[in-house]
Amino acid sequence: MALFLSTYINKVDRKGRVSVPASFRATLSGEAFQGIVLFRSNNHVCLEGFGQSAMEDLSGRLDHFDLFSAEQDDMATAIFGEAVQLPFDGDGRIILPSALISFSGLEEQAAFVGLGRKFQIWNPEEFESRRDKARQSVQEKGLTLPREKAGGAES
Amino acid sequence: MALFLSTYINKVDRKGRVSVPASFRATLSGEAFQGIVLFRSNNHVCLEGFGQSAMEDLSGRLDHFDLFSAEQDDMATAIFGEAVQLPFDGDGRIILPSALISFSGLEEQAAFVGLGRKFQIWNPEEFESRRDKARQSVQEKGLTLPREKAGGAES
DNA sequence: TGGATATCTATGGAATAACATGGAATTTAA
DNA sequence: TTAAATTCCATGTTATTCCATAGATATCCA
Repeated sequence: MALFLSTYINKVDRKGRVSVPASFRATLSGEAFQGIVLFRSNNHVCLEGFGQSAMEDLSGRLDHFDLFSAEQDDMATAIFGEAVQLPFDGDGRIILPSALISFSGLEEQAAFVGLGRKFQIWNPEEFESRRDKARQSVQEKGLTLPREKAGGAES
Repeated sequence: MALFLSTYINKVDRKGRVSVPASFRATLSGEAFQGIVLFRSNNHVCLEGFGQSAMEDLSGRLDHFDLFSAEQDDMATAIFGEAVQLPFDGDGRIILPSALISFSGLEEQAAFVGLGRKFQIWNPEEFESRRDKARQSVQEKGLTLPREKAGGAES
């Protein structure tokens, strides 16, 4: 199981503790670092979550920018400068830093939204409207997935 | 056997359990993950089902988008955020989440409709009218199958 | 061909395990 | 010593596994 799928809503206690959905933990079970990496989304009022190794991929993508370019610098600052590494406790929970809680408008509950290679954490109510917009956008724009590769005889 | 074929009607018990038709399970027997992936159809009041590897195809295609682009985000939210991974129990059953049951109007029974690479799950009665319409449409429009590959991209 | 037997499937219920969650206890740092 | 953070434990709920049965299908042998 290598992908983050589906949406789970878990409770945030007053210490900021929250269980990471078991299936997400299963997705990360092969990782060296047992925990997640979180940072603030640049596009939404939510948090972006990755496994440790996915962060290394991200770093690899950034390398395609000129190392001293303004863009590279901005991206690196926005992503790595903000990122927080949160280990699982013995019961599969993490502790959300209060700065991230307030940024993303979390209160009693947190919605973990699987997006394949990454996931997001939302205030459940705000996520509902976000989800509706996403559905709408996909339909209206007629977004479809590009065909596999180019060379490709598709299966 | 690599395709989902034919239609089977099975019972949904009050826990939401339902047997996946044996022939569908046979189609999936080669998959690493023994189970199915389900999400809501965009076009009908039914559920769309795939094997795990089909989801990985999807994920691979999404990788062609910029990781933080609006399009990638919309599609990932609409597809992966909605998807549910359901493992077979020892007897080849899955448990349908109540949200999907109500979305697709399932009650006592579920119709598993094979559509080749994917399948759908319908309320049997609604499927009948759907099937009638599909037949009618094929007849009226004289729809035919395009040849394999041919320059012609289909929809 | 017919009948009997065995196998596979779907289904229901019950036992078991896993998960999320709250609070307390222990450790670490200031 | 106080505050904060981490670990540990207890609990209710949910999900998963196990077992039993009945019907259907396929197989085998006479």
